[in-house]
Amino acid sequence: MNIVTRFAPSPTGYIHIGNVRSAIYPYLLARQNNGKMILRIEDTDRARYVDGATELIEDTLEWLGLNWDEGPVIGGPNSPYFQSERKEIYLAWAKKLIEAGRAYADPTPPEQIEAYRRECNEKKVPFLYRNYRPKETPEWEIGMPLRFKTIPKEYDWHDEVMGDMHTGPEVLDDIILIKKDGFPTYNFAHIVDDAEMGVTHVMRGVEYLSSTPNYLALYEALGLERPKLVSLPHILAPGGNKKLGKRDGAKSVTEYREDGVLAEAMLNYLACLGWNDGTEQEVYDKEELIKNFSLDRIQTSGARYDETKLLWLNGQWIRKIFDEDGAETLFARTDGFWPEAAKTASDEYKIKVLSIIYDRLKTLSDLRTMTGYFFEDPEINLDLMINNKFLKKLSEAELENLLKQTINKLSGLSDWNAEALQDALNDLLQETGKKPAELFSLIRIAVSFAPFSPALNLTLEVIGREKTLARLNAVARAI
RNA sequence: GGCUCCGUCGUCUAGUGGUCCAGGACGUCUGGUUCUCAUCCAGAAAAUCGCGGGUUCGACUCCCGCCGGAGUCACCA
Repeated sequence: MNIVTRFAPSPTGYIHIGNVRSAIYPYLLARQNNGKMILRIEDTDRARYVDGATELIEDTLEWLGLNWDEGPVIGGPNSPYFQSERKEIYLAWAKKLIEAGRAYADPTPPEQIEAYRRECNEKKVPFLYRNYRPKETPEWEIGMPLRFKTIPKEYDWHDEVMGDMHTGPEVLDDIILIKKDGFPTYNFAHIVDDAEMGVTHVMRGVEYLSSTPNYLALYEALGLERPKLVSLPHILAPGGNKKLGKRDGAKSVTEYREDGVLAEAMLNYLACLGWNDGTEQEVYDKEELIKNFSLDRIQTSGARYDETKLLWLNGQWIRKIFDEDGAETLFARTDGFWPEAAKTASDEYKIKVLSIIYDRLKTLSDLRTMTGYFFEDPEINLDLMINNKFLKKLSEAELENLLKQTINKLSGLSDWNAEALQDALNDLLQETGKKPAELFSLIRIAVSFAPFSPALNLTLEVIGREKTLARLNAVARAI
């Protein structure tokens, strides 16, 4: 079978992390089987439509590396890919239903339906419109809601994730096919589209599981073959057990991107939230995910979203890229994440900084807060020095003296490189009789005034002879 | 309330009747890597497998009941 999957979002805003997974899995399945993935925009709800949302969605997918084969901009044999532009298609299918006596115009005013519903609620009985089906119905025309005339019965089906399913007739109802405004409902439109577009695997969140019998009834009435149904469990909010949504502060993928999370890490994390291949591997690149993905290893229960692990994975990816692809490759990804002061610095210099600091990064934006002293002289803050746990025992005279000895030693250095610096530092340890904790802390703070820095010799090497000595002198004078 | 789904360390999970007094990862804690922070390495704590019954020589794994959580019952998707 030639596999065709689709991602069919509504353009109601950005895609948050709770949703992306329903794009990732269809993508993986399609790529694994040499199939196709379609992007379809479900914009039948005009009230919720948000301008620019489609572009935002496409942008997010592209960033994650989830390319699709057919869709709005690129087109394809099943064009158009906006549901709002496919009204005649739905109409044609609806007519078939009407002619077969399986759909009818609903003349009941909304207030009346609301009253029925209240009545049922009071009686604690489920509300089913079909129990109030009018005997006489007008001929349907645009401007009236069109309802499906269901035939209540039991349904059995297989969900690729949830397994064998069964429901009784009580879940079937006369669902609305076409709304008063002439647009189809999701319930109707997606069935028609999936069939027209040849979608073989319908992958979506579990929230659609309970309406599946109604879809099954529709496939039947339309004479359509059932696609494979794949229910994806929810991603749960960190705090409670509810599914993660924008109300829980679910961030958009774009926000993570701006915070310096790599697409690789995001894809890796999300793909493995609720899916695993049974091995103990944690870090997967896209190709590995495609290769190892399988529907039957998708989890049946919801998975809680854990940002800490995402960030850990991001650190892993930062190191992986640096170690495997080199400093330049990682550097190419750091654009926009450097501190203001780095603006005038050369790429060469920034790569040097990156090379000694990359293993401390959780996100790329850490660069902004962690590398300032490489690009501008730090503000002298003697408190930081005097209150340091190793330095507070030393008198100011001693500190000044140590600084001067350091300056002497370092200025006499013929080669300014990591090795020579380490030798000089070691000599200094001997000559002063100080512990590394004291001497090194002093120099490190004097040169950076930062809470932490890479190894001292590397830090000094990158900062350079001139600036190192100038900073040490400035501090010695300030004491 | 009806219907449906789900239930293993704090979290993500491995586990398809014996090799599991339950394994890995994140997080936490401890130690090591000449200062710091991080990486890396080593180690520790952490799950009476939701509860109760069965079936079986034997159950996290099969069956039943219960409890808990979630989803859904829109002219939203």
